[in-house]
Amino acid sequence: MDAVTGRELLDDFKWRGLLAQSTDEDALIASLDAGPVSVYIGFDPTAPSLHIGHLVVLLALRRFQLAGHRPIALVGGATGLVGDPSGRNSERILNDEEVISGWVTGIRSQLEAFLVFDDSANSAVMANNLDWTRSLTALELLRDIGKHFSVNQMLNKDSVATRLNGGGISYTEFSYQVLQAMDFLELFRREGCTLQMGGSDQWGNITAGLDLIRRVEQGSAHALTMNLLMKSDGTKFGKSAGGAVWLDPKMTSPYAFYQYWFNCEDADVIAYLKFFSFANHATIDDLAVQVLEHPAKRAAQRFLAREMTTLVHGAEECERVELAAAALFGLGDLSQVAETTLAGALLQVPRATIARSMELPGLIELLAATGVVESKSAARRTIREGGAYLNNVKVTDEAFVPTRGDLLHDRFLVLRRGKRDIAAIEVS
RNA sequence: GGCGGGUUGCCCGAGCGGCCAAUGGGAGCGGACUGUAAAUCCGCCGGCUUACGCCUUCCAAGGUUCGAAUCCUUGACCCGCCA
Repeated sequence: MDAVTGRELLDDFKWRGLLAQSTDEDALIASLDAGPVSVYIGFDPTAPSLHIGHLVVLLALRRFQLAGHRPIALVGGATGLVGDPSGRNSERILNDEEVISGWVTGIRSQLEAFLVFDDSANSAVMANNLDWTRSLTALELLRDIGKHFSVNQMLNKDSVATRLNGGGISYTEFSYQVLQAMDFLELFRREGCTLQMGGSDQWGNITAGLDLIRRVEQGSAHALTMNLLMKSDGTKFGKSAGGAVWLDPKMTSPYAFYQYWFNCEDADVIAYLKFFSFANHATIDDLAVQVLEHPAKRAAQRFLAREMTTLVHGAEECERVELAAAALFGLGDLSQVAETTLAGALLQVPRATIARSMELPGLIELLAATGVVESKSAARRTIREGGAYLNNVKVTDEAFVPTRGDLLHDRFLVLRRGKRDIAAIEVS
């Protein structure tokens, strides 16, 4: 582990396509080789959970820890209240303080799962920038910090410049870079942190911190940014039909999470593996060959889905989800699937329950009840288009009503919309 | 502060007072072809007890009219020019 040199670490980042920009590379490598570097990345609470878009930089923190460095995960309890203008062309809507502090708690525990906290020299550290901004007065901010910032430079930052040419920017968001620069300075002082990483849109905010450290402490620190992942067709990564793919199992089920990765296109899967996987170069190169030679086997997709699901949800959950997929997609005839297997599989997909005492409703009702379609109109449409299945058998009659005889093991109905959207009805 | 322009469905964007649930593009969804892939072709794309029927939509609230996304008034927000 300690055998990983700064050069090797950066070369790996380059090979993976992660490295976007860094401050002087030789100096950065020299500092990495001089001993464990304390490196930080900030995560603002903009939602109740992190999503897979956050994973790239979060895993970078983990890569640094594996290489012997000391990761600091910072939750933006303060910056989240203000709103980062980077990468946005319109002002954010401010959320209530209580809401944000709830998000901070959730995100904090998510971050902890990816890093190692122990007694070692490179144990991870959690920080919250609210700790050093809460008691800061406006006058202190203006006199002690603000004096070191040139508005001319602030206006030149990409995040601000684009907004000045477009939808405008509030003083609140304009000040964001000051807060983030303060964070870097604060961590430099408290934790000896000399490296900040982030997505490529964070370059301006990070360098603002470098300047501040130089001016106030005459210190030197480094910046490293990572590429934002794009799909091969140029669309944004990480969105599925239901919106973002979340790490919180209550927001994106482990089953859906696995399926997201598993369904990734051939043209993207190797880039994803490089971005997200901890597999070594030889393994990934080998998977690339397999995609070319036996694309239908989806070896790379399966590898990726398995690694990501295990990482985020654990090995046991991953296995359950894989068994579910095998049961639901494997055999044409669902009645051949054993009851316990089927019951376990259906636990993973969206489902609705109806009382045994009730008459079975029509297929339209059932589809809508599980949420695989948004409305009864949509359910009708799906049936009309030939995209509705009951127990893997296509149903084309809009008025179709299942009977008791359709129940698998006397309790389940497996509904499907299109090729891969599966849901379940349980009679109990 | 003054003058002018704007606010349309997930996004961009058209829209003559009736023929507007609203052109077009993108995204999304279904089908065919495949491999739970891509590309391509076809179809769908507000809701409802599927109804050439009804209901809720075109920033908000009022108004004019037999009838308004389209006209008027007020308000909110955005953009531009001038001070």
